[in-house]
Amino acid sequence: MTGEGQAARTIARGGGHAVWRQIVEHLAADIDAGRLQPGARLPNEMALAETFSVNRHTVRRALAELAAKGLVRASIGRGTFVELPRLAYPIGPRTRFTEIVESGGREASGELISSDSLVASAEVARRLNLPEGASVLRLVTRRSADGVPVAYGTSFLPLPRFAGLAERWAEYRSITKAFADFGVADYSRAETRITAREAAADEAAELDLAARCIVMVLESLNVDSAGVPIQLTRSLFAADRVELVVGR
Amino acid sequence: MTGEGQAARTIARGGGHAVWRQIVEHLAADIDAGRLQPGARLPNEMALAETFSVNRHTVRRALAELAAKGLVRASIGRGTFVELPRLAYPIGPRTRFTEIVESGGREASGELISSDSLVASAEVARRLNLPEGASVLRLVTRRSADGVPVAYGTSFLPLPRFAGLAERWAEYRSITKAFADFGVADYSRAETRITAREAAADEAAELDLAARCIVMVLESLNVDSAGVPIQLTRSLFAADRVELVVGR
DNA sequence: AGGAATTTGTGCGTATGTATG
DNA sequence: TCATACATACGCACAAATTCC
Repeated sequence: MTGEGQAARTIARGGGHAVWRQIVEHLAADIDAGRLQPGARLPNEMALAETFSVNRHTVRRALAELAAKGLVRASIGRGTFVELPRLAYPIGPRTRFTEIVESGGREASGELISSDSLVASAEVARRLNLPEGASVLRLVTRRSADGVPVAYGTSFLPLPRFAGLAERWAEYRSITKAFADFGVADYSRAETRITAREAAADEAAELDLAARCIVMVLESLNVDSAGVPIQLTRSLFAADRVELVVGR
Repeated sequence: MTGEGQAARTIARGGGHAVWRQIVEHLAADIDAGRLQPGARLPNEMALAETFSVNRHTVRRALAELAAKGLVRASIGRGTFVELPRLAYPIGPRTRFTEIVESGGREASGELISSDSLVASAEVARRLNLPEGASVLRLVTRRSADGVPVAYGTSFLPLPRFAGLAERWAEYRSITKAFADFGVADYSRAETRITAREAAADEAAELDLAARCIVMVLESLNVDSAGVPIQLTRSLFAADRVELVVGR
């Protein structure tokens, strides 16, 4: 709740409060108060610069911050827009993406962005309980609910065992079904490690997010019914779209 | 887990690949390969600018990206440093802070910052399965490992049942022992909901963090052996100090 | 104790590239 | 084809926090 109309666009300089931060607060207040509606286009950067009597770069720094907070999103040649979304996503020890999403009445979809094989790094080999120098299959995938990207992840799988899995994945659009073709009737998540950080620019793009939004990073290890590691995955979830639920 | 990637050692200009992105890849590869060890100081921005033959702003753009990825951290007047590994913090049905930390060879400590009683909000009452308008005990606590704040949290407990628990907590320095005095020989975590966001100024202060750090927010519900909800807790974990581990 | 040096943070001015409509 | 608007990059200057001497 800042002031009235246009007048209160004054910036206090040299007061220990960075100019760009003050601009962030102004615009965030406008969004919060509904003066800038979800989906609305902000004035362009030059106009904002004039409004606040600052350089365009200073406006850009403020807009980058708002994007990081998930409040706005910039699009080249079009403008900068107020974000709207909000999407909930549960996760558990026996997570099946498709089941979870569809049980929530949403339409689950997944894309295989890329796949290749490579020699496992020391870290990957250790987690998958493979000898140093073993080959692994790498899958880069994106999963969406109702067309909105939810998770963007990279998986590593032991290679002699799962050669050709990428094609099955692409065909079935389900890792569970693809696993079945390789004799994995069931699998479970042995461990998940969770951290959070700002999304890097490329990651944000894959998740169709504003740059520098906060993402939760999940590193999970799937094991087959015999307890043998079969898949190590690092997935990114947009923190302002997803709430993880553990247990129950 | 990042990889095997071999970043180009030279900066290609005008090739559709932004210069600052190439610098990101170069430095990330150095960190991944161990040429830059955890805790090591990077060359200062001017030196990096000369190394890559770019402007200091371009280096800064790359460093901001690396900071977003959690690989480095900048500090005014000191330099930019490779981030240290995080403390693994298991989240499970039987999470016990003291046990977790001490099993990791660290010294666990906890402080009761404040306690009071109040009428439960609708949300709190619902989660604790209490009638509207019920009284609850509120505890604000901070837990540390080796003197470094790890978690800062607020708990709500049903009040007729746990009146006086705050004093026991302060005496025993252990919620587990305090519960025992109220006939709760055992309890478990029924559910944990995890999100992440930027820390507010006061929260950052309590966690001894720089402002604007990212925190993971855990809302967990503890139940006694009969399955009755006894404690609803919202805890903040510094995302760059802690890695939550689910399962196993 | 205190000032100088070091290093990151902020801000301005300018120029050019690229995507959109 | 053209104007618009964001993206990248360079150069300069000063502020703020820390460390060094």
